Amino acid sequence: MDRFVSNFTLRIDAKGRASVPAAFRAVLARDGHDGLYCYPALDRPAVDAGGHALLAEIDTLLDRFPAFSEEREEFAAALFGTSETLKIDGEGRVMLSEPLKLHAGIADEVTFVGLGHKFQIWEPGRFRAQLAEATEKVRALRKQLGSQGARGVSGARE
Amino acid sequence: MDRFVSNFTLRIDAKGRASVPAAFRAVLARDGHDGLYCYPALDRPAVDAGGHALLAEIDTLLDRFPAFSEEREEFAAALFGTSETLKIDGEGRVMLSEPLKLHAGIADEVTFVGLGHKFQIWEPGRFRAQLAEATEKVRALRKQLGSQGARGVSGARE
DNA sequence: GGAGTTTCCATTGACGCCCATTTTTGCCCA
DNA sequence: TGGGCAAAAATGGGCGTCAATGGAAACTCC
Repeated sequence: MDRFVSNFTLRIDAKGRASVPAAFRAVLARDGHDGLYCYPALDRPAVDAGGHALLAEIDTLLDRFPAFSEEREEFAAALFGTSETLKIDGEGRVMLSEPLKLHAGIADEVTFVGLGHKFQIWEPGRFRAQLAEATEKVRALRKQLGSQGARGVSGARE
Repeated sequence: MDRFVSNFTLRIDAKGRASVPAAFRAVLARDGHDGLYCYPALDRPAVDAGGHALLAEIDTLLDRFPAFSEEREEFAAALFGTSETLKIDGEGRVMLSEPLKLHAGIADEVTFVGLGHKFQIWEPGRFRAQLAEATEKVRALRKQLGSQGARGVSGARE
C-alpha cells in the first residue's frame, strides 16, 4: 500500500506520546522521509501529516512566487515556519508539540485519518462531528449529481 | 532534514548570546558554511540567516540583472553590503550585532523561523503578528485555488 | 589596568533510546 | 468453526544524553 487509508484512534500516554498506526508507518517507510512532517491544517482543527509528498505540495504552492518576493517570504513563513518534523521513536511513536495539540484541541486521545497522500490527526470527538457533516455534504452533492442525468454519475466517485 | 523548518523562541542571555536551535544547526552543519550568514531582511523587521544555500540564492537573484545595472548594484548593496557572518560558539550560540537587533526590534528574546532554504530571526511579538497576517493570506489563496476547479486543489493545504 | 570578549565548565530539564508488559491480530489445527 | 498459539502492535516506564542556559575564567585590545 502506498497511500494513507482508513482511520485509527489511539491513546496519548503520560509522556505525551502516541503510536503512529502501523499501516501509516508502512507508507511513511516507503516514502523514505525521516520523521513525520506536520503542520496545523489551514482551515480545520487538525494536524496535517505526511512525508515527502506533503513537502512537495508546499513547494508547489511556493513556486508560484519568485524568490525574495514579499509574498513568497510571507507564505514560506506561514507554511515552513509552522511546520515541524516530529521524530518517530523505536516503537513508532511521536510527540505532538504544544502548538499542534492546541490547534487541534487534542488532549489524551487522537484519531489518525488517512487522506491518500497525507493524513490528518484529530481530536476524536471533533473528527466524528466533522465526518458527520462531511457525509451530509457528500450525500447532498451526490443527489445533485444524480438529478443532472447519467453523465453526472461518473464524477460521483471521490 | 535539509531545510529550515519550524520555529523556536529562545532567550538572549546577559551577554547578548542566543542559542541557534539544534535543528537549524544540523542543517547548517550539512550546508558546510562556517558561521551564520546574516543580513537585515529587505522589507520586514527581521534578520535573514543561513549558509551556502542562502548565498547561492542571492547569486541567482543578482544574475537576473545585467552586470553593472543599477538594480543589480542596489540589490548587491542591500544584500551583501549589510551582511555579516556571525560566529557560532562551542555551545551553538551567536551574538546578534546591534544593527541587526535594531532592525528587528530585538531585545531579550528571539524567534527563529524556518523558511526552507534560509531562516529568519524575529522579535517574538512581531513574529506572532506577522504570522497571523500571513496565515490569513494563505487561507485566501487556498480558497481562491480551490474555487478554480478540482484540479487546483492539489497544491493547497487542507 | 579595565571593559568587553571569547572560551570553557556546570546545571537542569526535556527528550531520545531502550526494555518490559499488555493487548490485539492473524493463523493454524483440532 | 472455535479454540489456542504466535507474532505484531500498542502502551508504560526507567535512565542516560544532549540542548539550552547561566556563569566563571582566560584573553585582548585599547
